[in-house]
Amino acid sequence: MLRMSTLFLRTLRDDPADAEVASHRLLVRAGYIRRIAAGIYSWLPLGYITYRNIERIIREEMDAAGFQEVHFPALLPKEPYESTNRWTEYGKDLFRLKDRKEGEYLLGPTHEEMFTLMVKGEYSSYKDLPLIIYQIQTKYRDEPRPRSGIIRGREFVMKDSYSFDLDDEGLARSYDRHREAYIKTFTRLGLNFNIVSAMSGAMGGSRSEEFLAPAATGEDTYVLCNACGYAANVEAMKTHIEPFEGNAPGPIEELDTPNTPTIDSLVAVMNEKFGGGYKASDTLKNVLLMADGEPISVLVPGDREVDLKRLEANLPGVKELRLFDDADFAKRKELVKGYVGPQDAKRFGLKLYADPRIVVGSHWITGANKLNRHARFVTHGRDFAVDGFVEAAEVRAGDGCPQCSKPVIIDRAIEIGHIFQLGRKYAESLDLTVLDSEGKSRVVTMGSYGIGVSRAVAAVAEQSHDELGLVWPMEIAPAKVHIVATGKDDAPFDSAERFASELESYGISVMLDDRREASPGVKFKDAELIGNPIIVIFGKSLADGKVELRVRKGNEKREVALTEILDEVRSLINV
RNA sequence: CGGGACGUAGCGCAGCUUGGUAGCGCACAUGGCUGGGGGUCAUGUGGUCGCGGGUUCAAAUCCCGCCGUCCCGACCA
Repeated sequence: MLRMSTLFLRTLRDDPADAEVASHRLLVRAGYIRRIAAGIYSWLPLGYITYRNIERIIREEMDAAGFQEVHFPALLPKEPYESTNRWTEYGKDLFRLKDRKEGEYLLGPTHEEMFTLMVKGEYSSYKDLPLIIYQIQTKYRDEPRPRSGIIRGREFVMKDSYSFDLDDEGLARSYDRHREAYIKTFTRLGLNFNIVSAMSGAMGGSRSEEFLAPAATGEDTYVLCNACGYAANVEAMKTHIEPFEGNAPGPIEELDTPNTPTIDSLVAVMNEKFGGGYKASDTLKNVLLMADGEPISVLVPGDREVDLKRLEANLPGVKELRLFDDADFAKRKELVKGYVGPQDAKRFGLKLYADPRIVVGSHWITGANKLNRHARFVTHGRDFAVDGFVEAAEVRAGDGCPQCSKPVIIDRAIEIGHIFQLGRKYAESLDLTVLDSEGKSRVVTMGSYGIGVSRAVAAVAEQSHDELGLVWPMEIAPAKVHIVATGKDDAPFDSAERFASELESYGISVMLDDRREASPGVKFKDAELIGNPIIVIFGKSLADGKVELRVRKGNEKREVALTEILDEVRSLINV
């Protein structure tokens, strides 16, 4: 039983100055966590109970799915990470340290290498596969900017599993098993979530989905179609394409457009010249970028910006992408800033990409590659050809859904899980092979599946709180029932004690506010801030044989006869 | 790494402009009143004013450097 009279807890009346988001503010105020350094937090008793409840649910679901738990050190030698090149690739995000003999070590940011090597050390036959193992482990990443309390920390707990299969079909099955297990897990955690298509990114691999918990304070932006259920990370969103309808225009017509280096000024000049009717979306924006040191040109409609993150995610193999700067323009005099058009890309030796909206047959107003000159009727397929289409333009709310063409919405969310098919990258670099049924050596294919355990505490808090405090789901709360005794007589305290013991005899967890000196107001405020789902008050109505029952979610309250309160509470909890 | 804000008691803040005894609220301790919404009165405890250097008779306050924290952006298996 958690007794408020002795519980190691001090609630705060004021929001901490360094907390912005609700979960951070409330977890600190209610005495669940305390900051130790940027992105590093301690768990106090209430927080640790809550954290362990979440961890327990995740573990139960992983075990139920047939996955096996292992545990690795957080302190790791650098050699395995050199084999996969991540000792260098991870750069400054890696916490590195040396032992007394100057040997180099790291604090594990993720454990692909360890899993792969562990399997390699034990297994060598296809008969041992499939295998799925997981860990729940503290991870360390020296994030450039930790933020939002425990949503993005430098030390955090993650559940991650890895699947090992002989072939793609096996990998697909392991992936689906995780998908199912994750749906069950997050449902039990009481989270609202969407499963969205994601980019597998630098890790390679074929299929990838994120589990996103919608929250205004989330860091991830995703697209959702309420009509057909399509959901995708902004980077992975596919453009809905309308084929070009209309007649082929006349030949390219060059125009004098003095002093019009921007889309806005170009539209104004066109409308002045031709008596109106031109919009920014009739113009073609030619964005020049440096991709790993190579100049490329990307075409987007004039009314849209290039989304660099989206573009980079959709240009496979490109590691560094940035816009042309003045120095780049100075080096390439033929590229006139503000007057670039795709017509001469070949001649300029530029790789030319187009957003999918720039369909073949469409014609545009664009730069003439001469200062103060633009051109119209510049037609894709006739006047220029692209090296490829690439998702480049920013996504906007109201854009067409790629599946059903209805307008999509854009929302923010916290990434709580990510599943993806890794493929053979790690198995190859660490030489994880098994013999197949014909005695031939085959590289194993892997999947990687993560859940942010400590982040899930914040995600639940983020989705489940009100102006008074936290509102925990039943399975997660520090205690299912929060009993408050008020008054100066012994009667309500004695009665509350008996009730608490009774509940415990049914296996119901209880927090009892048995503080004699605290005023009723303080106890009510604390109960609301702490957020246990059921509150029972032993106070002035006890004289009439009644107690007050409150349900924290919605703050509905009613009087219940003392003789009935046990049954009432048990039915609310289903015990 | 770019932009912005900040660092004074466990927490939230004032004091700094114009240099001179370090202050308020919460929390904490003791006592009284109160006892269904963070109540009240009284008396207290608690401070390397982020760190280092400089100016000065004298620095929380002015100057220089560093460190740390938060927010926006870049970044984020």
